[in-house]
Amino acid sequence: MKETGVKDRILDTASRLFYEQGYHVTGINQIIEEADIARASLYHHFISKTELLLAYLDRSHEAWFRELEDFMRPVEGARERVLALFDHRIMRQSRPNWKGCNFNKIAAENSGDEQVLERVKRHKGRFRTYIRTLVSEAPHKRVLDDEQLADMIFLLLEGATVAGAMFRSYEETEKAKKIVESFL
Amino acid sequence: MKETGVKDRILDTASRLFYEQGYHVTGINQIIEEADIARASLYHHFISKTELLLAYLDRSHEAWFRELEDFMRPVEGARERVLALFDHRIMRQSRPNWKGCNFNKIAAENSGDEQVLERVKRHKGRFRTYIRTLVSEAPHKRVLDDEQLADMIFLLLEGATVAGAMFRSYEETEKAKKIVESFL
DNA sequence: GTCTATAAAATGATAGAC
DNA sequence: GTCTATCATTTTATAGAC
Repeated sequence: MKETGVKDRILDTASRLFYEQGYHVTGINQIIEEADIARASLYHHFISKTELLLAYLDRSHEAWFRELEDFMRPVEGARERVLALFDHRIMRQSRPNWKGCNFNKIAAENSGDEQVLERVKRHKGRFRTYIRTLVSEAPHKRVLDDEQLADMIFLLLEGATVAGAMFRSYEETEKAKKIVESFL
Repeated sequence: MKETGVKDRILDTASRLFYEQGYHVTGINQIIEEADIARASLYHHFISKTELLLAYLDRSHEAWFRELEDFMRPVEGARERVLALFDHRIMRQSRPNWKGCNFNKIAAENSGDEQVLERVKRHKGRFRTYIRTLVSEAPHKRVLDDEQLADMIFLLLEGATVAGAMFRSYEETEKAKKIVESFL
């Protein structure tokens, strides 16, 4: 039962607990217990709990975009690709253990750590750029210009994610998708 | 220097710290120290830290809608009233110590407490109803129906609030306002 | 590199005097 | 109703053996 290495097991366990319970309520004790490793092993691989959090964010960032790109790869047509952004979110939100956006949750809990905030901003910034690229390729009724449409999609997705986590449904994301469809 | 009562001072201090720092990082010790009251006085007025959190949420809920209604009272014209929703947010976000939505922050930090989640849902639900009422009175280009327009405004405001807290600006809310203006 | 043992501080909460 | 003193836990982190 010790297939994975110690460092991976620490990060896997910490990631799960940070996401499901929150960062501050998750103690080092719970992490070492559930990862089944010694206390000093954790501090050998990560110099502090904060460093573990940063590792979690970095890894989530990469996994998130890898998943998005895998989802988008087979989707053809500029219009369909824009709408697929919503389908991607609905797919994520359909998972039984979905609890909201990893980054928004950590950002809401963060009290002043600039390194943490930096990671969150980088993640959201990159996604916003991604949306802009898709929108620039898609034809649409010119009620809004390209930049406005991209901003609108970004804000609708953020709003639907927050509301979805609160009301435990992906209904908001479906509504957001229908709204955007009226513009394409 | 003891103008206000003990109970008020506890709630004032706890509210400020919960909002500025977060709920879980704020300890009982810090609250009693900054409120300048005895430890047992806190537990006389509030049976637990959770109860103090619920009192904070209830009071924020009422203060929030009181402020909104004060802001909206002088605004005339159905179209202007819809747009004033954005001005209200921009006004709030312009405050130097604005750190995001009280309720979203607590919701993101909350791990399973149903009483807490209930308060957040009630707050957001009531605001959504408020938007629907305004939209139903406002004429608009019928690109979207009334309900869709109200949903869109709600989601844009939620998204702009989350993004605004992250990027420390009200730029997102101004963009959201311009987008909605295209429909009125 | 992994372990056990432990430190030092902070956590939420209670008892009992005044 | 407010106070001081104290409780049992839990927190993050380190020392030193193997």
